[in-house]
Amino acid sequence: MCELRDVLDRVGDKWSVLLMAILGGGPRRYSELRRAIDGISQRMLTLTLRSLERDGLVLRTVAPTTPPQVSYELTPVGKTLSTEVSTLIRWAERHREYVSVSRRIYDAK
Amino acid sequence: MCELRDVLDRVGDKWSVLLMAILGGGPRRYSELRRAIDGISQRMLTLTLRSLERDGLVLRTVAPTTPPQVSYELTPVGKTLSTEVSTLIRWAERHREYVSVSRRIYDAK
DNA sequence: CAGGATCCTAGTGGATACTG
DNA sequence: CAGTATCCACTAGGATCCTG
Repeated sequence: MCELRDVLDRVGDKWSVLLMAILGGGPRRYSELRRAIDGISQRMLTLTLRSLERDGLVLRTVAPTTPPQVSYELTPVGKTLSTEVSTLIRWAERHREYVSVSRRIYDAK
Repeated sequence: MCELRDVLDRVGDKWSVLLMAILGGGPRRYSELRRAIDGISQRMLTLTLRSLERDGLVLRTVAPTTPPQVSYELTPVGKTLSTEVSTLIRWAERHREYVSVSRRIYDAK
């Protein structure tokens, strides 16, 4: 049951899904990710990438140059999770109106 | 973009998914839910149910008896979210071994 | 460039006690 | 039975500064 918690936590955390969505477009470097994601702190970018890497969802590659060039990309398994999540995103799009109306009704009391 | 955050937060919070999974089996009363979910506090059970109700995912019905009987059930839209999430659960089952092996490898350094 | 190290705050959620 | 109210601990995450 706890591997389920892991996955749900991953989907629910603030940056993982967004990060995987961007990496779905192909490999990106650290600084590219930082620029692409408005509002993320260096700390959280690094932490989230490390966590994704640890779970085998993202691959980190260091080019031995100076200065170093580090690029990140989804692993095959990372891609499958990314597509699973995208069905959830479509659900959100289809039902956002319903949810917001429900809330207005609920809050009106 | 923010209705997406709402959905992801919902999936990522500690009790919503578990609660919806149980309600997927049909209407349940407050005390039934409390017993069914090991470890949930009254506070979080109430808060989570209110939040699901507010979003139109769960319907709350009060029978005017003494003592009151309150039952909860998934709305039609709540059911659709529940099935979407179940695909995520299947992903977790299929890849839990991969993830745990990845972690062991990562942690070994 | 790609981070690591610290400090600090806001929000999440548990424990407990009380109520119509 | 089905909650509400309060207090408290823990953690996620932002800001800032430093480094190979």
